[in-house]
Amino acid sequence: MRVVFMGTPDFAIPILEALIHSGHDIVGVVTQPDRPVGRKQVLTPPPIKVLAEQHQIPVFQPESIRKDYQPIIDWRPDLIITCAYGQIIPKILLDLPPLGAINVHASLLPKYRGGAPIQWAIINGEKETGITLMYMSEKMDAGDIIAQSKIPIEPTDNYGTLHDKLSRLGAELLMEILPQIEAGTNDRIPQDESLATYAWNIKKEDERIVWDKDAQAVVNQIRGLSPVPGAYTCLGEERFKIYEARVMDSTKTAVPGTIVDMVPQGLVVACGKGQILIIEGQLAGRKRQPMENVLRGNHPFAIGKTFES
RNA sequence: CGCGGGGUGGAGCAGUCUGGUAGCUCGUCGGGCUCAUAACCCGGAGGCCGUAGGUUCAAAUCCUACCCCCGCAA
Repeated sequence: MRVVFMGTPDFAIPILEALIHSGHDIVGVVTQPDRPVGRKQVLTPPPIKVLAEQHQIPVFQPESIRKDYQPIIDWRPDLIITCAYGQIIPKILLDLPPLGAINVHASLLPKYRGGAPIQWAIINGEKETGITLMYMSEKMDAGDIIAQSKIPIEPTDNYGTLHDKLSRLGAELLMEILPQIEAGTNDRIPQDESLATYAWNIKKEDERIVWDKDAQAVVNQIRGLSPVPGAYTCLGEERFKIYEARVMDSTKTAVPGTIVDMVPQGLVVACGKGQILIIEGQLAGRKRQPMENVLRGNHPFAIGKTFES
């Protein structure tokens, strides 16, 4: 079967790898253009481009897929598979392959449509999430569902660990269902629009810790943004990123955001309800490290000081 | 040339402005105390102070260039 794969970041890597090993004919890969990355703005190819080139698969990187898609038509795909591509795909491409255009999405649709489903599932304290294999429609993540696979969100999961688990799960589910799609025997179940929720990309304000929330919610926010981009808070002029924290049993009460105790492992901070113990953090200009280390050297923390929300 | 912080024994940091014996909290090694300990006490090892030049009687400290790390912005 002639397959065109469209994807961009690390998350899509296991899926493309599985496709390559499936023996299907990957006739082309579409990914975002190389972008300047980091402080030094080094022009960097997306991970999917690197993988495709390693396997001598043709790569197409249009600035705008809406306007620039002729190579895909020329590839004459039987099926288009996308995963975290990063651009809206025009209808002409969705209608192009005889077997359709399908997407691997990291949530249990219709919940968490959009670009940051993994982060928001953790931030919102969900107990489980999963992968949805679906046909694409013109509306974002609203197409008919082919198959789903669930996994629990463990208390120890953060964005990084769950990202990796879901990425592998996505590859597994696709491999399991692909034969049905090729044979035309797969399910096709419309989404219940009344249950749809949205997980938009993480914005700066989403990264700022809201200390008024209860302790578990604060921890969830930290987990959902770790290891990237990291939740942050401010102590006066100092910006402080928090990568790991856990709920702390304590009866102490204080204004949310107040440092109520400092122990060898880290800082105990009051929330709207309960306290958290900050285990790993990063002061501006320093490296990310365990709080045990942060507290050993010079630092601006002291019992009674209050982080701003 | 976007703005800013930083590179000091194995880890995290003072010291740099106002040049003059390498300091703190840990770790590590040895000894002591203890029923015992991640606790406490005593002692030791471990540094070309990011790199390369320059100024000076003397540079971690002042000057110049370069490398690397990090926060913000994009």
